[in-house]
Amino acid sequence: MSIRELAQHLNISIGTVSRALNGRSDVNPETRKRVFEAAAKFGYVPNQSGRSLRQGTTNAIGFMIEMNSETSLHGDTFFMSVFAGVQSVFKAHHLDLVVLLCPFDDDPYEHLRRVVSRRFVDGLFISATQRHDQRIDYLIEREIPFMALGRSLSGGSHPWIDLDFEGVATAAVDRLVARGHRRIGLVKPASELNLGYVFAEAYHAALVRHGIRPDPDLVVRADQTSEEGGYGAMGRLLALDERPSAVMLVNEIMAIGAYRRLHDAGLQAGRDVAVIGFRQSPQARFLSPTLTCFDVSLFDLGCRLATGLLATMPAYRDLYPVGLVQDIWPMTLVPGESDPPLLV
Amino acid sequence: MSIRELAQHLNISIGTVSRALNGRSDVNPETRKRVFEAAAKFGYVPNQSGRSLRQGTTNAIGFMIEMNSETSLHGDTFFMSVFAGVQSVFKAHHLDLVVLLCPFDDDPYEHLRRVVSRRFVDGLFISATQRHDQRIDYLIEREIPFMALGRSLSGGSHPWIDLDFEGVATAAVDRLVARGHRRIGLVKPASELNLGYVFAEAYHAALVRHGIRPDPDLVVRADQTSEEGGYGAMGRLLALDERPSAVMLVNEIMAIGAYRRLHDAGLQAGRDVAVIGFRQSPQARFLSPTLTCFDVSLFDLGCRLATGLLATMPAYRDLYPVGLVQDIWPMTLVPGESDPPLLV
DNA sequence: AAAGATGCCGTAAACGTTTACGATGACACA
DNA sequence: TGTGTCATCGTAAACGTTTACGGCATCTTT
Repeated sequence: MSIRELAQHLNISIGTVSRALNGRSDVNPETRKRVFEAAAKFGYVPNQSGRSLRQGTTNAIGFMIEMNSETSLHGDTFFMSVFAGVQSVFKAHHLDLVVLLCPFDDDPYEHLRRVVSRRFVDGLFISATQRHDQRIDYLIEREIPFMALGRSLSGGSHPWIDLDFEGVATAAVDRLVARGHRRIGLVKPASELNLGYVFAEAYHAALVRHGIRPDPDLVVRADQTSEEGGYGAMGRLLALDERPSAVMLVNEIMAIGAYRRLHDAGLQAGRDVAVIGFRQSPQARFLSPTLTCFDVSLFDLGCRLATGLLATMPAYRDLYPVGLVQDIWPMTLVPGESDPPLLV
Repeated sequence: MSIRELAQHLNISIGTVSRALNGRSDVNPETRKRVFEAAAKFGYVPNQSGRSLRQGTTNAIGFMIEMNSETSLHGDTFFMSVFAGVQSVFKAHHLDLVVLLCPFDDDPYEHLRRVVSRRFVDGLFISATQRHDQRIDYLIEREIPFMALGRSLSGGSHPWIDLDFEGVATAAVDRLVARGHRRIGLVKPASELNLGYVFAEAYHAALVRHGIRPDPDLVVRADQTSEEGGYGAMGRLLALDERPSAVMLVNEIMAIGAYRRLHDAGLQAGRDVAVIGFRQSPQARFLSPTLTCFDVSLFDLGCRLATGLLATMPAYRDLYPVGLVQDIWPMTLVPGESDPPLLV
């Protein structure tokens, strides 16, 4: 059922049908009514390809996420909540959110170029930003509206929202120091994710502020951002001559492996070694003893991501006068049993 | 950069450029080479809207998942693994998998109709099939290639793959009976999901086979398929005059709530009441005592879903001569500590 | 009543492709 | 030379929309 057939049934021109359906003002209310009724009757919905071709817009926004080993193996509980928030904003504008999975053996940059060049979407969210991220330079050059989940050194004035890793790292160090710890280990994530750097720098600064000399040996990098990675990293920390009394983990999945590594060494998290995880997650929620970590309101984050993106798109800019969004998203401490005061 | 500009740079017609890029035979190898080089140089990629409009195909396959309260609240670890499998098959055919999230306050049927009518995708996966599912009838009527994850009474000869709920229910009852249990409760999921019925019927049949008279009071339906739902359902089972010695849960998330409900009643899973969950999941993986449940190879399932769908699409049918896929997907028991033999 | 404004609608071009069809030239063969 | 075949390429239509433009009534104003 095309617009042509619909127009023939109504004995009017296709131009009028199109104007009626698109809410143009120069159409008789009576005929508009007839058009809508006929469209409903025949189940007519405009062909998106034709419409896109004509007006150069697809009414779809992509959210690109990478299926790295972490995501594909453990599944991902993070994005679903964010998507819900994004959609709650898009709903009002008849924008569709489509999730674009970058296969784990594909180059994210190449994948992005393909999607953009094919003009599949009007705008994009990208996540897992690297410290230097080709994708951002590319999107800016091509003038594609986008919003980055995560900071980066690349690009300049593009919109982004990043979780408050700095605040989290600082709060974690402060809390551990207040509880008597002075040898505090840090496990960084495996990849070149920007968050690893932000986290490490804040950790370093907090230690210095407390008059503690940072020990490079206490900062280890996980082989992979996974349970196994946490297991291995904790193992290396335990092997130090002078092992830490507390360990901070930049990924909560790794906490599971860390717990297990401690257990295998005859130690126990929260008794022999204090542990602080990062983001509260369903998977780490049932660890025993409960993990001290940080909570983030993912639905609200999704809403803010959406409005921040729309604010950069000419067609929606006036509806969202929020300016350039470059937010640090706050997280709140969820105290657990895994980091009690140090017994002397 | 359109095909027209590219053709002008090369001083040849746009028809020849198109034929060259699409691998037609009637084009000089020399000019084909020139075309490819120029395309690479200028970064030309065909506009998808124009191509779709002309040949009525989008090279995109949709996977529709619903953001019900379960998915959006707890995140979803299930689909990511399936997607990875699907993509591994699609990759060879330059098909893009796009995930279509149905907002939780939208009617899935209406959402599906919109996506299909807009011709956004060439084919579809649908999941969370209902016992009677309007969507299936609609897709068959519109002759849209699709594959259902989950059985349904609707439709007839469409392709589907369903997890082996019947086998799981049977195995669970057999195992519990072998361990001395005779009063076995069942917690069904909240919604009208078809799996709930399949599960319950197999449970019923297995009891009868063992000479146990099924007690309707022992089958309860959760208010919601969630931790809270499991909490409430377990509560109702415990309130029975003669409470069950074992409980089967059709959803592993509910196991978490069930554990907690037992704990609140001064009981313990695996000691006072045996518990068997359904699908192994990262979220329920760290319950203590460990939950007896069933494992499923989700990546392989994704591969099979993809080939099953392609087999119904004319353009790919000859590549995948697998006939009509209607599979029961096997699951394997993962023994845990939650269902020890009954002490008499 | 003439002139201008307004409401409503039809016409046709344009978006970027693919592809059926025909044209051209080269070549082989009788 | 005339005829047929083949390789290669150009032409133009078609896909389904949206929208600028112009035209025709009808209404308002002087």
